[in-house]
Amino acid sequence: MSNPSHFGLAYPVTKAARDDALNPRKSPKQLRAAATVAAILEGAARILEERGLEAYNTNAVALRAGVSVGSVYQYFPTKEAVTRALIQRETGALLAEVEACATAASPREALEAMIAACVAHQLRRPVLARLLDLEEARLPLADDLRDLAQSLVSALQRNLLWGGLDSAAAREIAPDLLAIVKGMVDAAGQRRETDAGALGARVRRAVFGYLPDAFG
Amino acid sequence: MSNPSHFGLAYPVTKAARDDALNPRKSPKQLRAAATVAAILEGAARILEERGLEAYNTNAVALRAGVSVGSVYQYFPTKEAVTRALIQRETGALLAEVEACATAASPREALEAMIAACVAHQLRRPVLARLLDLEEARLPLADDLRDLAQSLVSALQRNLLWGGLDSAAAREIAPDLLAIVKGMVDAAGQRRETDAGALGARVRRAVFGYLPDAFG
Amino acid sequence: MSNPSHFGLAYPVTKAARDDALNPRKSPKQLRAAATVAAILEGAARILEERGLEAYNTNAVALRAGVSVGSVYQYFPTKEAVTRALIQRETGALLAEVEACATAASPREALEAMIAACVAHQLRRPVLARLLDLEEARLPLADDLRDLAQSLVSALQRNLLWGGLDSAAAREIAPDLLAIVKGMVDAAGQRRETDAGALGARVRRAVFGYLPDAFG
Amino acid sequence: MSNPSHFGLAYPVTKAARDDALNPRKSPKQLRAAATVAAILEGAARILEERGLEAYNTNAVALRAGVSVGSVYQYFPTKEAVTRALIQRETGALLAEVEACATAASPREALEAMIAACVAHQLRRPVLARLLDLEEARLPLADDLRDLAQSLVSALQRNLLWGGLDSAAAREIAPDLLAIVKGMVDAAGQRRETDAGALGARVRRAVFGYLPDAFG
DNA sequence: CATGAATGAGCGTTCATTCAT
DNA sequence: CATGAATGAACGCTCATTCAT
Repeated sequence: MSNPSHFGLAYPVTKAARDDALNPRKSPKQLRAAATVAAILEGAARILEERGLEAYNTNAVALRAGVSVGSVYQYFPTKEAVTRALIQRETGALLAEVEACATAASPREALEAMIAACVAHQLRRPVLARLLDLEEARLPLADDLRDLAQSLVSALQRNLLWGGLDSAAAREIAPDLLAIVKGMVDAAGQRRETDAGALGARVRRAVFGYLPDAFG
Repeated sequence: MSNPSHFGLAYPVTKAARDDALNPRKSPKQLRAAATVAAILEGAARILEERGLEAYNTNAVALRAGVSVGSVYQYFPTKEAVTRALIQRETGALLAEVEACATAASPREALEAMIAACVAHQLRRPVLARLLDLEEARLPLADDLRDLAQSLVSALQRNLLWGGLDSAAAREIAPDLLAIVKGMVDAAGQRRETDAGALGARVRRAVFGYLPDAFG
Repeated sequence: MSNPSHFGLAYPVTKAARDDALNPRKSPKQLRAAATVAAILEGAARILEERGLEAYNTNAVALRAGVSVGSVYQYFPTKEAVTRALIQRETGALLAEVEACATAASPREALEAMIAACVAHQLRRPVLARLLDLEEARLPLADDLRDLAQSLVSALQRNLLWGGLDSAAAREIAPDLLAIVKGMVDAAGQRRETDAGALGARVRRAVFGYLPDAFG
Repeated sequence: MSNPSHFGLAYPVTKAARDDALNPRKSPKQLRAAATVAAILEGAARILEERGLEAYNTNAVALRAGVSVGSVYQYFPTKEAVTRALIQRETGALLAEVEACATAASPREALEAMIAACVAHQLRRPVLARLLDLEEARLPLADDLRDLAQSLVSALQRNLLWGGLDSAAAREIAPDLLAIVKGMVDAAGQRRETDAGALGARVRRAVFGYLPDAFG
């Protein structure tokens, strides 16, 4: 997998921790740390879902996560870092699904699968997805998030090349596709749509309508 | 024009002020008040553009506007009200332009003009437009903002009916069109695009690609 | 009358105004000024009665009085001055009634009449009387209020002397009597008592119980 | 003692803290929290005594208490809550002393002891006692304060019954006695009296003068 | 490492007072 | 003089962050 960071610590805290990727066998300490990190992120997610951005503060997150504020700052240098890690957890999962679509039988099917993945991702935890999109747009774009967004664009771009578009066209079109999909699914989430099939059909129409007829 | 409220005071302050619509001749007092309100809104806009959401607080806004905090609260009950009034000023202007497009020669030309208006609006003050979109999405949607957004959708919807779509299709498609346009122009603004022609062409492609071939 | 100040301006503003006491024939200007002062004081009284100390601010007072804030500051240098003038208006009226009791047939009857006047005064506008007592206790004791309170004590003291007490005893007892009466009627007002007869009887019992048997 | 709450935390902060009454042995954490609460209340008391109601604000209280504003709000939800807790601390102490008087040899001696306790309490910190009385009268009477005041009245009432008064008379007279005592000692405090013996004698005269001869 | 009490800069808001019209 | 818009010091309160235990 290309981005496993959301399985471990968001930030290297000890030398041992940095070996996570190389040494998947974790000591009890590391396991506990990973569990705490996971609890914090899920606590943050729950606060956002249940009480919104207004109630999203480190004390509330810690309380919801069942840890102390101090522990939050043990694993994350700032509140923003928590938010970024949560975005990474969520978008990372989506990215994995999208990248898995590259194994489809045809470029068109691959693109359809990618759209389905995006729609499904948005409808799984719609409030969380929407608020994280807002936070992502609001945050000073750090490298990690830029990389993540770029990875999604790249996945789309590779698929466009596979479908026959030339490199310049793919580079131009891929970000637009992402913008179209994000715009539509966020708006649908805000309208509390729940029918993934109908939404997916409309997004497919928008995406394939935008692509040159030559695609696929 | 259907929504002239952004030309007057955001909140009725004196009995006389409520006569704005009937009596466009303003007394010196009203002029002064309107000037203060305008200064506050422009101060808010400048803070957002120059220093971002992080620095967007009432004292900074007042300072930038050349008035005192007290004056801000003379015309707006809360900081949020300032933000909402600014969104209304901006979106109201856009709405006026979009509605003016209905006089075009054909449905297709009207829609193209609407897209051009949206693109132009976004590129005029890209940072402000983007941050206000964020705030609009974040704010508890009061009636005024919901109405404004709905007016934009309605303008699109009327155009779709004119273009031959049936009522159910127009109702379904109009919000999607807005989501597509917003998604694309916001993303373009974030990427600091400045070429309105190129962006407009891509948005037109997305919009007309999404519409049924029967349109126009 | 010993303290007519509450009929004119609380503070001398013009030379002409200072002649009020000597020249009761007022010019139209002076009449208007006196009417404004009266309106402000009654506005203050109404705010206190209807909305309490929490809502007692100069803007609210001006609004309730039907004048502008500027006018309030034309006649009173500070908000505190308004409060003091209102206390004077109320306590001055009471003082006049109390002093009028000195003409009773006997010291005992005079004292009973004084008590009745205090009770009636408290029950006339109980909320106002209570809040003004609070403000009087809270305010830095300026000369005017100290004089007013002292006048009440003096009236009591004269009555005690008339009743046969020696000068030292009268000086000691008079303030205590006022404290007893104030304490009882304020507490009764707070309990929303409205029966002047019952309250008067209890206050009489307390006062005459405190006085030496030799009195009267 | 019927109301020991002023010995612990004003507001339950941790589950453990609620066990105070059952488990007087305090953990270091509880000790620290209790010390902070005590420091805040004493800081509030000192500000009131030294600089008056005008300077009584949360930042000043925190500074005087040697803690930060944040700590004030860790233990008290609002400034008013601080005031109420301070009133409880002071009146609670007085209530304890008054209730202890019930063990006197006779009803008359008990009542004399109660009066002595009130006088001593007022003269111990006269400025504080007076300002808290003002605040108590000004505050929207929450349950806690009403209960406290009622407890004082009840203690008096029980003593009146013991002295032979019937239940109706005791119910009527007890609040009056409290009003008389409060009125006299507050006024004495304001006049900066310091002689507890003389003041006590006068209060006793007022109280026993008010009581029916049958008492005791 | 975990805890959670403590910190304090900073924000939204009020309101007594001023002053241009 | 009346008006009421404008002022700005000051307050109550929050919450990201630190640190003693």
